[in-house]
Amino acid sequence: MPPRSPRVPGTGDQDTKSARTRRRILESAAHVLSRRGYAGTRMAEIADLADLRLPAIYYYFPTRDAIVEEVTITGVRRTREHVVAALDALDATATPTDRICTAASAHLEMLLRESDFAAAAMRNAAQLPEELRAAGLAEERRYGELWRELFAEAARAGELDAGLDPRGARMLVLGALNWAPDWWDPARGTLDDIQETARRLVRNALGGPCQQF
Amino acid sequence: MPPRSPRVPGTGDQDTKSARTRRRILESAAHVLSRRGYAGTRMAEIADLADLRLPAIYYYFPTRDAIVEEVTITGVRRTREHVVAALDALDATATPTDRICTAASAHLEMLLRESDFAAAAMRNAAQLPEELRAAGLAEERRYGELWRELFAEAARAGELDAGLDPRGARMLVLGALNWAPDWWDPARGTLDDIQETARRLVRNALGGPCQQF
DNA sequence: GTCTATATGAGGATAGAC
DNA sequence: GTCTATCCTCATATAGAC
Repeated sequence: MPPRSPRVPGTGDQDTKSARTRRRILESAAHVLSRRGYAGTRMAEIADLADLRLPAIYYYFPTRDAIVEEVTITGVRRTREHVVAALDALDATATPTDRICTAASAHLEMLLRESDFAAAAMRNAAQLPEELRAAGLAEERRYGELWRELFAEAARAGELDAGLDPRGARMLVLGALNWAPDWWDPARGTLDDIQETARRLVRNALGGPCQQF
Repeated sequence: MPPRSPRVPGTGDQDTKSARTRRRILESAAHVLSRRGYAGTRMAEIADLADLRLPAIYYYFPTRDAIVEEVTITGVRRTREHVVAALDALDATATPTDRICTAASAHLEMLLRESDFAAAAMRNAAQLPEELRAAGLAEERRYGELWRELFAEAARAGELDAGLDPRGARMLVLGALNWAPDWWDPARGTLDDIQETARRLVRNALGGPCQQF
C-alpha cells in the first residue's frame, strides 16, 4: 500500500523507508523535469536517478502525470513558503521596496539552490497539458497573489515608479528570476553574488523617487 | 530533389511554390516548438499546421532535428538582425542606456509579435540535445556578444550602476524579456504598453546616476 | 518535382505475474 | 519491491501517384 499523505499537513512525511523512497522519486523527477521539460521527462531516467527499477515507481505513483503534478504543485508551494518566511523575518521597519527585494532574493535562492522542484514548476508551467495545469492553478494563484500584494504595497507607498504598469513590472521581474536557472553557473559566481545583483537591479528597477544612496 | 539553399545568402528564398511550402513547414515548427518544447514537438502537429500529410515533410527535411536546428538558428539570427536594425536607426546622440532600452524593446517585439522563431529559439536553448545546441552556438555567441558590448559601453560611460555585476545584470534583463511569452496576453495590453514598461524598467534598473526626469 | 498511403521499428508507459 | 510482456505513439523508410 502506498504511503498516505502526511498526517500533519505542513510538516512533511514520516521517515519510514517507504516515505524516503517516495521522496527520492519526487526529487529525481523534479531534477529531470527541470532540465528536460514536460515531454522530455522519461520514467526510466527518473528511476535511474532514484536508483530504482522503473516498475517500482508504479508502487508509489499511479502515472507519470501524477508525479509531475505533485512535483509542480510542491515546487510552487515551497517557493511561496520560503518567500513568506523570508518576509516574516524582516524587521517591521522594512519598506515595501525592501520586501520586494527580499522576496526576489528568496525566490532566487529557492530556484538556484534549494530545490529542483521550484525550477521544475516555474520553467514548465506553460508547457503542461491542460489537466495538469489546472491542477496547479490554485497554488499558482496563491503565490501570484503574494507578489501582486507586494507590488500593490509599493505602489501605495509611492515606491513604484508611476510610469510602470504594475502587472508588467511584476511579471518582468519574476521572469528575470525564473530565467536564472538557464544561465547561472555556480562556478562563475556564488549564489550570494547573484542575489546581491538581483536585489540591486530590482531596487533600481522599481525606481520610485531616486534610489541611489 | 529538395530545393537547394537560396542563391543569395542574406536574401531568403525565392517565391516558388516549393520555397513557400518549405517556409510553411518552418513556421509551423517554430509555432509548435515555442509552445511544446523540444521533446513535445511532434512531426504530426507540424504537418497539420502546415496543412500537409506528415511524410511530405520528409521531402523538404531529412529529420526532425534538422527542422529544429534551422528554426532555432533562424530565431536567434533574426532577433539579432532586428535588434541591430533598431540600434542602427538610432540617432548618434543616443546614450548607451538608450541603446540598451532600444535593444530590449526590439528583442521583445521579435519575441512577442514578429516571430515564433525567436520564442522557439530562446525558450528551448537549454533543453536541446548536445548536438543541436552545438549547432546553434555560433549564432548565439554572436547575439550574446552584441549584448555584452551594449553593457560594456554603458559601464564605460558610467551609466551602469557600479554595484551591479555586468554579466548578472545582463542575463537578468534578458531573462525578464525572454520570459514574456509565458505571460503576455495581447488581450490585456498592447505590445506597445509592455515595451514601454520594459524600457522604463530597464532604464531604472541600470541605474547609473539618478535617472528620474 | 511534389506529394500520399502505408509499413517498420524503436522507445516508452503501464500491467501483471512473481 | 523486480522481471517480463503488452500496447501505443512516434520518427522515419518505402513505394508509388499525379
